[in-house]
Amino acid sequence: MKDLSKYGIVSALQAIGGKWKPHILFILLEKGTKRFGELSGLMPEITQGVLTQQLRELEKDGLVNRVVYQEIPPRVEYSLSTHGKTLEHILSNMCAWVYHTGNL
Amino acid sequence: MKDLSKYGIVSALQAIGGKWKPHILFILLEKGTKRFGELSGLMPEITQGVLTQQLRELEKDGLVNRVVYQEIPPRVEYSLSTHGKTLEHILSNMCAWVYHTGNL
DNA sequence: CGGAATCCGTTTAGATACTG
DNA sequence: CAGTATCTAAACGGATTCCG
Repeated sequence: MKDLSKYGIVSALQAIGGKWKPHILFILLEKGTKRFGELSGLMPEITQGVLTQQLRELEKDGLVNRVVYQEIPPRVEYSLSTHGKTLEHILSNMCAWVYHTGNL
Repeated sequence: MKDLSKYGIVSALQAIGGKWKPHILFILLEKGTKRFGELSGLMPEITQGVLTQQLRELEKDGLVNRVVYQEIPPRVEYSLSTHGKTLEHILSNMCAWVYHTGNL
């Protein structure tokens, strides 16, 4: 546990710390590639506008891949990038922690 | 990895997910009990107002203990609660992840 | 003096409606 | 279907003020 902690954890949170980002990442980790509508259905609490925005930020940070198929109807698929997959431990730990605490 | 993940991670984020909360928790974990001024000095990026607010929320969620000494000058000490200490793995993993990615 | 409350501007998130 | 547009509400940031 080094003293990069000071800024390390800050910058980690900038990538992960959007209000819904861990949830999005967790779903992509658990269930693999998903299209926009599926994600939206799996997280009905998030409005489309916010979902779009959070996905774009995750894409910008290199954690998710976004693939657009130029079809009618349109199709856009999201998946974890290699980099995003390195978050697996963190995400499952967070999940385990909640389970342990019992606050649902 | 169970399907409580759906809401589990959401509620975890409500407790941990304030913009500065992981940073605060990490410092308290690493360095033990700290008074307000020390925390403020260790995190100069956070304004006092926001720091106060985040600490109060952490207290409300049972993750930190807040002890007020009725003295002149006043003294307020913060420390991780037992519950807060269960976050250790998550926090150090987050730190390790940033180190691994190299994005500072 | 340390810790925090207040006022106010900016940034981020939520709700709803609408379009290529 | 997968967004954008718009508007409102909540969270954050900066400075100042307050109180024991």
